[in-house]
Amino acid sequence: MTIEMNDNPADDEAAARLSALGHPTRLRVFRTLIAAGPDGMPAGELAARVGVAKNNLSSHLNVLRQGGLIVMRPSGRSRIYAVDLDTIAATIGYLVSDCCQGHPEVCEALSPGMERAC
Amino acid sequence: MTIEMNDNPADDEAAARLSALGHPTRLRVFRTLIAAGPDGMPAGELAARVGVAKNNLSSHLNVLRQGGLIVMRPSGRSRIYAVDLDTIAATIGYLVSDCCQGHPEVCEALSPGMERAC
DNA sequence: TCAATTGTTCAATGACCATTGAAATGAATG
DNA sequence: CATTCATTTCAATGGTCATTGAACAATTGA
Repeated sequence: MTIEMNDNPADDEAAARLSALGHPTRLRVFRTLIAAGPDGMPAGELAARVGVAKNNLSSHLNVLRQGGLIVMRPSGRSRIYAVDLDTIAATIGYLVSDCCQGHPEVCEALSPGMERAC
Repeated sequence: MTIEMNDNPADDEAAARLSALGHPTRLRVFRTLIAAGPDGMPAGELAARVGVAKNNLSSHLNVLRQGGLIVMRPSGRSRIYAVDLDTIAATIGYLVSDCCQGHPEVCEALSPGMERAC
């Protein structure tokens, strides 16, 4: 009879990040920033590209930032946002972790998707 | 002056999948199924392991299934759920796609997280 | 200093979501 | 055929989230 853990902090953290990405606007923001690379992009340009109101974008950026998925640095009167690569790597890792202890075929099946991307 | 696309079906689809994973209970369910491998696991055992009411689990399973992240097959009076590997691979791929056209350092930064998992 | 630019915060609204208990389905067993 | 078992569906509840307009900083340049 094993003890039941029905509350795991690591799950909550990873779920919060995935939930942050689980919104059309935020996903577009994130992918736009991924494509922009480490230099990032100011909020205004981001709003124009994604096609969303500035105040609305601002709250979405806060969600992504609180999840640790993006970082911000001020530059003049702009604020430049960029992806945090470590966080997204860790999140993906957590999502599929434990898939290879006993079931290596799972990770093999995942490879094509990754190769297509990178 | 480029045309603004502020509604992309691909984004909506991927966001729906990430949103499905962006809930602590559903994330635990998904990872439990990943660990279970292709054979999957009946709903009852899943409910016991994750520590959630059966009717509640049922609705969460529906969300994951509508996102295409898991599949179900009946077996006797049980219903056995298992992960759909193609979907999760495609979702991860979409998440980080376009990161290497001009910014290969992004994908290089992602690799360690994947290796840790697999 | 005045005004324009760049973003954020706030409050309010409506919409969506998770959870619960009770009832219902559907398959196996006696 | 009635019963048990495994799971789902339903309705109702409270809670959280996205969006909008208006007001508020903070920075730059005339």
